[in-house]
Amino acid sequence: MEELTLAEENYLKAIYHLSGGGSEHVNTNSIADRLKTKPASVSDMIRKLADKGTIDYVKYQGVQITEGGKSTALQVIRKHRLWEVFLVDKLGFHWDEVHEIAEQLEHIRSPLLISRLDEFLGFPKFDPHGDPIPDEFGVISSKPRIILSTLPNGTTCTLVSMRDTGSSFLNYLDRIQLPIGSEIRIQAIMEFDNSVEIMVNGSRSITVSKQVADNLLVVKK
Amino acid sequence: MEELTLAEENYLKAIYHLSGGGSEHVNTNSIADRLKTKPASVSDMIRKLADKGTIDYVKYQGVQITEGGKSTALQVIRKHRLWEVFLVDKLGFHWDEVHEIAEQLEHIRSPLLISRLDEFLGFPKFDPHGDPIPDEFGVISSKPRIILSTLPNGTTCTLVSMRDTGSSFLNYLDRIQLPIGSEIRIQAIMEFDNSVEIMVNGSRSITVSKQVADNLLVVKK
DNA sequence: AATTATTTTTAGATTAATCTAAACTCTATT
DNA sequence: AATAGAGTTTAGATTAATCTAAAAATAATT
Repeated sequence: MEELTLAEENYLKAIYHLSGGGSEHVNTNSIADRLKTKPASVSDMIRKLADKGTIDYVKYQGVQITEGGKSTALQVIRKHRLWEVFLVDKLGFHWDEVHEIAEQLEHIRSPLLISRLDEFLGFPKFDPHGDPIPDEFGVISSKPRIILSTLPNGTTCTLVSMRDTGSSFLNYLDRIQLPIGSEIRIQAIMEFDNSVEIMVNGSRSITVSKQVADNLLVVKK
Repeated sequence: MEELTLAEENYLKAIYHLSGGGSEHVNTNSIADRLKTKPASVSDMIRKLADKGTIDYVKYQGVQITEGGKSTALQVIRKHRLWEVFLVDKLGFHWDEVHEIAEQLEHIRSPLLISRLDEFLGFPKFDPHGDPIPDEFGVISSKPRIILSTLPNGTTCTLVSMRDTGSSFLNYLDRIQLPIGSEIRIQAIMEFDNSVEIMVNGSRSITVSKQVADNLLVVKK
């Protein structure tokens, strides 16, 4: 696998995400949309990536990422997410202000740097948005953590962590008796304010605001 | 000051260093040597940098960095040195393996990131090589720390820190009674093994090996 | 001072990444 | 099945950064 340019890495990452982890075919326009470039530019780049063996490409048929391409994409994603953890846990950024900076940091080339960073951060398994961090071989072991407010009515899940870990929010969770590990079933989503009615551990029904649901990270059952 | 490209930042940094902090004129060939490019490429880039007002340029006369250019160069140098401190102090790299990585990290754009990093590192004044870190305005307040073995015979200086802070080296310094703050005058440099004979606090003469002198950081009197 | 040698610049190409405009292919609809 | 519309690719340019080879200017040496 030859060295890829920064732009090539970004294309591969986009294709990986758009294809749902590499399984589906991706069309030219969707790549252009995501990368805010024009379809003509995508066609050019697609040919280059196909020449390097990172994607399979048949004209007018869309592209599919190869095993090699997937591996490269996952390494970039791994770096992105580790840097996000660094920015939030060590430098005190909020989780919604780190994406742009991580987009730059993800292209730094040094395998040793990344393994040391991983160790320094305590080998985290999720980034601050709840997305899983691939290991050095590109393996994603854990189920993704999802924000409660993004799930549809009827879903059953388990509370695994919070995005805002400020004491006022933790106090609130304590008060409503919603600790980590609680089983949550979404019973209703109110239309007028998006507050959520949940069944906790199958025994007690409570309602939390949209703002609270935005801060709860859960794993689907 | 418009946004500069990565290559432009590297040229400015090279010109800053070659000119001894911006004071002297710099010629085309020396820039080419330093950046491992050809003089023709340097001529092209010089015109671009002059157009942007970061350097003053008269054909065949060499270039001189402007105040604006100097400010940009110092910001890049600040980032480079802060990242070096991070790599050594936080990730456990040795001071002689961080340059290449810092060359990449110095181009990350985010003023907030740098001020947070500075704070996280405890507002360090020197990088792991002993070079001073400019502040956010580009001001270098402190005299540079220099490796003892690079100074000529006859120099008087003060010991301010070490590069290798392993316990075996600190034990050695303890044993020969050479604490931080000692005044050192170089009395002789042995030709056959580069060991150094020094006068400590004007009262006691001892000899240290080249290996030891390589690890002592001093400030000139 | 004239000529040689060195340094620097220009001219003309190349690679990477992008664009607009035009041509082409596929799909969906009549 | 023909065709209109959407999606995709090619053709031809542009910008940034680099190169080689040749020309021009400065510096050094006889």
